[in-house]
Amino acid sequence: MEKRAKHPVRTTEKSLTLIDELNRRGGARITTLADELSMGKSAIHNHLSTLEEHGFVVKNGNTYELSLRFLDIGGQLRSEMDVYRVAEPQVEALAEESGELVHFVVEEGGEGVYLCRAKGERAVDLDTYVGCRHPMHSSAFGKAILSHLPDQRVEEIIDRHGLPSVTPKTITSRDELYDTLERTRERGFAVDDEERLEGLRCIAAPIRFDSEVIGAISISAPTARIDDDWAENEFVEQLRRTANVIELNKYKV
Amino acid sequence: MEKRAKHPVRTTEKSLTLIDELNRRGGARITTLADELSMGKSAIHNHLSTLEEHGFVVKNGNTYELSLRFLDIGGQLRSEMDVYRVAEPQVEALAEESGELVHFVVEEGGEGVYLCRAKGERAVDLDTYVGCRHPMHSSAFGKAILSHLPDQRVEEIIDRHGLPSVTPKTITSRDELYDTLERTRERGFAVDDEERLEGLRCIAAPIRFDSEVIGAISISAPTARIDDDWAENEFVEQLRRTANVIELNKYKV
DNA sequence: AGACAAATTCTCACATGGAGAACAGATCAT
DNA sequence: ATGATCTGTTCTCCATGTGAGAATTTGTCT
Repeated sequence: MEKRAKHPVRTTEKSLTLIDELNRRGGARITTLADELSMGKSAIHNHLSTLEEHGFVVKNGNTYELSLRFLDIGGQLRSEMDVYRVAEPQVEALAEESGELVHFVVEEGGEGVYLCRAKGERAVDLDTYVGCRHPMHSSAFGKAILSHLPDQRVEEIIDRHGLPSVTPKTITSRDELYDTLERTRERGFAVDDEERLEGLRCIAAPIRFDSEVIGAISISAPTARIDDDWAENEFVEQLRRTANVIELNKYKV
Repeated sequence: MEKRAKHPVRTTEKSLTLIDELNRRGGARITTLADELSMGKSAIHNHLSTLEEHGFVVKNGNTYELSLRFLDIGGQLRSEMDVYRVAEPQVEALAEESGELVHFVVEEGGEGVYLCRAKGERAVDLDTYVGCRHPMHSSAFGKAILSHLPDQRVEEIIDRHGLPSVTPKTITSRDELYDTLERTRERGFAVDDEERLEGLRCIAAPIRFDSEVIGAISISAPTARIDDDWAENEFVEQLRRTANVIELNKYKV
């Protein structure tokens, strides 16, 4: 999975580095990039012109930026996913019903990727965006998914990404994680008690198809609005129902 | 704008060609790609491994696919655009109010890029997705934007993309286009009468900031639900109001 | 198991990427 | 305006890295 390329194409790597850097900075000029990446100006110019000619980069005056071509490709990938098409309207509905912030997430490369996001009436304002990635172990959706993945996959993911802590409550040991996953499996839903952001609690339910997890939906709300005895929360029932609808509709596709 | 790179980086071009091809096919195996693009298998393997190592490609068994990394980058670009953040809630509201399909679009590289999409109660089911691109001359949003772009920009765009026809009613001559843009400017809104899809009509209003167009919002509905005397349509007023709210809120950012 | 198909690795000749310098174009201060 | 200065673009040539093709490994089907 995380194998290193035996014969990496260095030129391509340079282009990708430039893309990364433009992404990080939200656009930059040639001189800046040359200084930062210690490459020659001409090299950078050649790469950026090539990327521009192919529509991956746009030039505004003297600064180069990544183009919306990325959104095109990404949006196309998403719209071609059956799960997404089935989940999208249900996420909207759940946001309306619960009034909170609802996400639909899938796993890729050991991280969670947000595919939909819908805000209810009193939803909190998180800085998530469609497409953004988040570690699995420090989120409710991540634990919902992990709890139904074979142990070997879970190991791979931990090996690859570690268990970085984001808040004081983040799970940082394998044993603790496996315990939590065990409890998650029993309960059928996962929780995040300020493990990714202080003041925020989340509840998530896995979405399964042919006995494989294909994603998870989650509700996020301020700690004050999610009671201490999680299981009795109305959100749990709403999530369960929504997850179920998605699973059933998925079979019809 | 559409300058050709004087010193294209051929290796990067090969990688980009592979990305295009994977995008077109929605994933492919090495042998297929080698046959299709007449490149050696080892070359393809090297490129794909490199792209995989950097997270732009994922391997499922023997088939390689583009990764959701593209959605990540694209989503980030979008979420960092002030217009988007301001327009998004208004698009939702307009969809609810009108009951139809509402889009928010910006121009990039001479094409329209859909940034938001919201469906009202009885919205038609178009195959647009967030990030998808559409020619400017054969859509209401495109004409709304073109009508406020300097003539020279319009010329550039026509030179670059031509005026391909999509339906029998698509505008295909420069004169006709300029006439329509003139009328669009006078009226303050643009229309599309089955010019991009038979049976579909759209109305669009430009969104301006500091006397520059920065995008457009549009309502799409079946021909039957948009009356022949466009200006008296309730959608026109709704669009005007929404466009205005977006423009005003944009100043606060 | 055996046979077949596909991906992966290896090696080396030669295409090509990029450093550095020269040039052109923009921006700014005087 | 005029020149100074900064930044982007073009040019040239040699060290580098790419990729064809064969060899090997891995995986799949009968």
